[in-house]
Amino acid sequence: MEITPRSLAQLADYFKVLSEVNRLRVLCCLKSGAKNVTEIMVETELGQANVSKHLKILAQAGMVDRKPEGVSAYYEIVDPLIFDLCEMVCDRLSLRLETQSQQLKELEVWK
Amino acid sequence: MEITPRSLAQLADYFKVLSEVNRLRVLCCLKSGAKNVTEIMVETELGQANVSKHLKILAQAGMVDRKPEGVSAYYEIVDPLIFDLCEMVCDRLSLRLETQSQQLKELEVWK
DNA sequence: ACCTTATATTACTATATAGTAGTATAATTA
DNA sequence: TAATTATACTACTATATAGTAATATAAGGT
Repeated sequence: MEITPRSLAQLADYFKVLSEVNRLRVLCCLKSGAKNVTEIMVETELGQANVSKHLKILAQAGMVDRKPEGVSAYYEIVDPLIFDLCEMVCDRLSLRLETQSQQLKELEVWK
Repeated sequence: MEITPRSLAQLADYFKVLSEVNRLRVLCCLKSGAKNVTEIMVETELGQANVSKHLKILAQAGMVDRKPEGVSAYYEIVDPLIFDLCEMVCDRLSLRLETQSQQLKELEVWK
């Protein structure tokens, strides 16, 4: 099947959502279960407006779900696939560092 | 293991590289094998400086490898994992659209 | 009704980056 | 060596977005 420009843009958008450290931190902090905005603020040490903004972006991307409860709003991960993705990438990154380290170790130039 | 701010930043950087449509197009165009800058320019219809810049970013991220050959430079995918990542995300995105479509179809409000 | 608490929104600033024109470098050929 | 071709680099503009202060909204409690 041909790759349409549109689907490529959606893919890029998805990755863009994951390309911000504080957004990843918010996701991480939801890994252990649903949390409200205040709890996320405390755990991430981010400002309220900032957390709210990141949550909106995550919700629009379909990564988290919003559940209002009384005066507060609880957010939770929709699909733990996200963490698999992160794990895959981290594995590769660490593998690459390991290889580099090995290559450095084997450099005989200085011996 | 604790997630360090540093490794989170590396993860974010990796996703950021994949968050640009034209960079994804360059990667796609290398899926079938190594290509030089001119070939990539033709296939992606991007300007030379632009292609060169994206290739540099991809190379720095360790996603592609640069092989100079005579007067031209061939680039190739280092690790096809990238395409697995893209496929996983695309699968989820299409699954979500399907679900939404189904929900719309089942809306009895108008019947 | 009023006050407090929790969250969302708006408007703004500062920064990052995609694209491009122009220039530089480096290999190849005449 | 001069001309050509392929690629990289630099400087610039335009746009996007992260963070924040201030404000708005909305639910509960007094």
